[in-house]
Amino acid sequence: MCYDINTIFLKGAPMDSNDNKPNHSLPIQPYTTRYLILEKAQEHFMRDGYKATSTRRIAKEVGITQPNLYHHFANKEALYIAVLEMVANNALDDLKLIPAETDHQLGETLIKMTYYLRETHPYNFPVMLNDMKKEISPETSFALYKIFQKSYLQPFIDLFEENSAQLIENFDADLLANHFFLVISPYMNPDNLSYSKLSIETIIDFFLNGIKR
Amino acid sequence: MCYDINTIFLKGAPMDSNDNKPNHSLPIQPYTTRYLILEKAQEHFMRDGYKATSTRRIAKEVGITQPNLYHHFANKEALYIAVLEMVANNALDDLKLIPAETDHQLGETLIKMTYYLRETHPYNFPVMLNDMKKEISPETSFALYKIFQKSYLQPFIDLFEENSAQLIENFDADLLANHFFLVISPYMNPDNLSYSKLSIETIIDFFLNGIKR
DNA sequence: GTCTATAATAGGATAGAC
DNA sequence: GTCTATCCTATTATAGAC
Repeated sequence: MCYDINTIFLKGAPMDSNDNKPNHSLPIQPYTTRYLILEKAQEHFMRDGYKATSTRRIAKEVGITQPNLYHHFANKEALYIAVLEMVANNALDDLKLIPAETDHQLGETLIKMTYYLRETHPYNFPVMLNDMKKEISPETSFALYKIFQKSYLQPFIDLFEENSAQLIENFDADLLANHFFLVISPYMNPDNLSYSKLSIETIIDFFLNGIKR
Repeated sequence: MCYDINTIFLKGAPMDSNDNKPNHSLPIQPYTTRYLILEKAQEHFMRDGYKATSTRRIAKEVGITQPNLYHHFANKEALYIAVLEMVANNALDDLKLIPAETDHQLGETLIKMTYYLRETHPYNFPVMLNDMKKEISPETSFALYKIFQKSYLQPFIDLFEENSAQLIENFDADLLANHFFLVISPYMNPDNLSYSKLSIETIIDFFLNGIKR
């Protein structure tokens, strides 16, 4: 099972094994046009969603013409996929380090991981999840969701499994991590109506202990 | 404070006080073209969101021409507002009756209200919340959110207040209802990746009691 | 109230020169 | 690798006849 869809969708150089993130499929040289496009596309896609983001706008803000963008990426969808792989890989790299910082303490770790996401990935996750399913071609939709799952959910799955002794019996760590992510998603993005209505500490407390006294 | 924005945005007849829903601002005669447009628009807007829905498609499926739609509604945004008011009013009418059916028992009532929403309002709420904020003009965005809040959140706010004795101390019923709605939102819509991954009973149980044993 | 015709715009994508 | 020019399509919206 291989989720590296670069070879299908992305123009430009393939794997560079001399990269400092050898397991990742997207070695991006900083300050290249390709890199600048990816950065700007990330900003727009992750804030406004797939449909509301235009290639013209990205190109303009990067300082290139819109057709030039098509030299670096086959089409809009390929650019979206590249962005998602990039942010997912960044999330995975950082999230998996956090449990060790807190001795794998469940509550503390969840709070730290959630803060990390809100500070460094303040994306529109509810819309992003919708895009992956509804705006991307079905053939790549599944692969994209797998990438997302591996990067954003796996660290939480691992944490729940490590702390299974404290949790309800017969739980499924996958379902629990998925649920947790859905619960925090609307609170990650500054544009969302719910942002900062509850503190991260409160959200985690509700998640772990419920709202009953 | 008045959130009835029909008079500003909607063409056609104003209030008809001989309606069986006298408090509502939108008396809709069934089987009129206006009604058929609203029904079809609801289906598309609430499943695909504002941007992904086209007036052409709605008109075609209703069996009229696209310009004809502009006889009944001033523009796409006015149609969206009318749809949202309609579904919100329906939700309010039905949701507020449910607590009495279960003697205002907290857990039972939450389960029934959530089942009601998933069965009769299987909408794409995460996208709908995003649309209200990002795709609608700022002037009406706030009013729309107020309508949404009054219809979808108030029944939950009332329920939490009635059951405050069972709940954590110093809680804010508004915040709690808002949080509850965000938690169930991704599970209401059949297209969402999370749909039916957890049963409604489990979601409510997690919400009330947490996931710790 | 519904239609035809059409404007006006914006968006994704390609061809080909340099 | 970047540009200009351009195509094609989809979309919202308007004008005006019936």
